Amino acid sequence: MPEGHSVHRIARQFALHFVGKRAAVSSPQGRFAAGAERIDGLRMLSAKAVGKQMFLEFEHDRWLRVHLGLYGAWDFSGDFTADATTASASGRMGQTNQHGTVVGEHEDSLASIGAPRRTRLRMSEQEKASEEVADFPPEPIGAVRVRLLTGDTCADLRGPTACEVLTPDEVQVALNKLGPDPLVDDVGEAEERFVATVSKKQTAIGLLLMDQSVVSGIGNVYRAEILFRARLDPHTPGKLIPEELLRELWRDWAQLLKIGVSTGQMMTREGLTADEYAAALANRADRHWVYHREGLPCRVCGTNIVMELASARKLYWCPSCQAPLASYHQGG
DNA sequence: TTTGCATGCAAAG
DNA sequence: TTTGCCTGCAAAC
Repeated sequence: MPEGHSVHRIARQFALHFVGKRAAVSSPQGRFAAGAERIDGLRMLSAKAVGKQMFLEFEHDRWLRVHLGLYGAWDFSGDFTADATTASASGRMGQTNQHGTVVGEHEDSLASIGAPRRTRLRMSEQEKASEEVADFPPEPIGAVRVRLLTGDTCADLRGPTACEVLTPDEVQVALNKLGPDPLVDDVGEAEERFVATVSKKQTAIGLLLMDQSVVSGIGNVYRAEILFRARLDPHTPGKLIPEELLRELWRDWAQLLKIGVSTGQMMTREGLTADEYAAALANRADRHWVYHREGLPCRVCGTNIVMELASARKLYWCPSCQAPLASYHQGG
């Protein structure tokens, strides 16, 4: 479900509420009972996100690796500040400049405002906060694979595709499989790695962007949007893409990820008026250039957006704006 | 009220 | 290559 930005935000919640504390760890659902026992009562030392995976470090060289997959989610509950942490819910997102254009607000929407209140916060691709009157800790909702509980905060994980306790060596193996993440790796090195990898491959860029060993954190939405923003045909083989365009592609991803982490939303459009920006926040359909817009006119040229299946995932693009390679060689 | 699909991966076959 | 995950949402009934 979540692409990279969500996982970074979740890791930040752990950094805020769990790191440095001991957590009682259990598996209300039962499927992770053995793993939970191995980290139960240990102090959490760090929380980090790499791409779509999260790694929680505990004492005694034990790590919890979590991947949310298609519909996994974390529910945090406890005495949070009721800032809702989502920019849309707090109504603080987007500022209008003197030209009436939203310049975007990238301030930390996880920042605390107001007095702490008992709150429940669901973190998946979307985030939803709700005031909660229930007792603490709350009754588990649904099939809770793992629960981490401190004196005042509870985190419940449901529906993950991966949840396992690892040794440091095993963590390293997992990390080695992952391509660069703009928020984790040295900025320059990460770009070089990305460019070097893509430049060697005959594979279509539309597939390479979804390959977590090439670049980590991009999912189906960001894939489509990044390609449109670069006006790049998704079928272009990696090795045929001019280096400078690859660098622009990487920097655009880094920028979109940063926006996603600070706002909690995959907002991929720019240059919107205040009204357009408000509409985009209200309707997910208005946040994107091409994603989920099959058959609708391209926002730039009016050509109908096309959807095709690529490795069983839906790929959306504008066949006119994202013309084949030859046409931009000719300057078109 | 029911059905089908979804931002994704890993395990099974 | 197909299935499981087993949730949330929106469209269809």
